[in-house]
Amino acid sequence: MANDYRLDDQVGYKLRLATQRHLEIFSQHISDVTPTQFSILARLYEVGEISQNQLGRLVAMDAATTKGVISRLLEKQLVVARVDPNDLRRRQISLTDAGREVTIASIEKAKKITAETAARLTERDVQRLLVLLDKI
Amino acid sequence: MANDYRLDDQVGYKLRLATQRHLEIFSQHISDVTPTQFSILARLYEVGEISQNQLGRLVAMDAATTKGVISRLLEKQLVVARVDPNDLRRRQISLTDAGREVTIASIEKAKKITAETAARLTERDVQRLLVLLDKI
DNA sequence: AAATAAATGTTTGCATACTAATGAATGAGG
DNA sequence: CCTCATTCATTAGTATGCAAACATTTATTT
Repeated sequence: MANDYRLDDQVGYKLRLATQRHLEIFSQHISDVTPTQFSILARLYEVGEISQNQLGRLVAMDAATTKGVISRLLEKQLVVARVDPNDLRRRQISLTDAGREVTIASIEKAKKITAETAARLTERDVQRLLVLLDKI
Repeated sequence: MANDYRLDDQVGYKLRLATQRHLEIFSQHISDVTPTQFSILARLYEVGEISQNQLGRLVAMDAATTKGVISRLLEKQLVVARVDPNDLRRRQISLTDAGREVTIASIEKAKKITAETAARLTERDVQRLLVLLDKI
C-alpha cells in the first residue's frame, strides 16, 4: 500500500530539511566562504600541506568536486598549490597566511553555528544525534 | 582556541556525510528518478493537482529549484502542467498515469531505502533521530 | 625492459539549490 | 477605475556533488 507512506516521516527528507536549516545558519555567520570551502580549510588547518586528492578524501569529497572547491579557494588566495617534485601527478595544497587567518576566525564562528544549529537540543541530544548519524 | 575544534564532530559535517550515504543507497534502488524528483512525485501523489509554487513549498524547495525539477519531470512525461484559468500566473501540476505508476512503485522501493539507511538503527533510534532532526 | 595496472588530476555533462532580478498577473484600497 | 504591493514563474549567476572519460605519471608484473 502506498497510502501509509508519509514523506514527512522519512529519514532522507528530514536530513535534507535539517541540512537546509544548517546551511542557512552558516551563511548568516560566515559569508566569505561556503560550508564546503570551510571544511576544506578546517581540514587543511589540521593536517598541513597535503595533496589535493588526499585532502578531498579527508573531507569525503569527490575528486571532481574537490577540484572545483580548490579552484575557488585559489582564486580567493586562501590556499596555494605546487606540484610535488617527488610525484608529478600530485598538487600539494597548503594554506596561505590569509587562509590561515580566515580559517581561525571561521572556526570561532563555526562554534557559534554549531551551537545555534543545536539550540533546541541539549548537550546529550547532540551527542546522541552524532552517534545516530554515524550509524547511517 | 582553534585547536579544540574537530571537524569530524560537527553536526553540519555529519549531516553531509549521512546525506551522502543516503543518496548512495537511494540511487542503488531507484534509478529512474532522483531523490528530489521523487519527493515532488510523492507529494503530488498525496495532494493531487496543485500549483508549481505551492508544490515547491510543500517539499521545502526554492521556486527556482522547483522549476528545474518540474521541467525534468515534464520531459519524462511523469507530470503535466496547465495554466490555471482562474489565475493566469499559476501552472497547475498533476501526475500523468505513467507518473502515478512510477510514484507508487517508487514508494514501495523507498520503504526499502529508508529501512536500509536505518539498518544499523533500532526502531526507537529512528524515531529518536527524526525527533532530533526536527528540532534543528 | 616492456606491458599492465593503479593513482592523480582534469574536463564534461547532468542535477540540485540558493540569490537576485525581471516580467506578468492579481487583488486590495483609495 | 487606478495604483501599488504581492504572488507566481522564469532567468542568470554561483556553488556543490556525482559519473564517466581522459591524459599523465607511477608502480607492478612478467
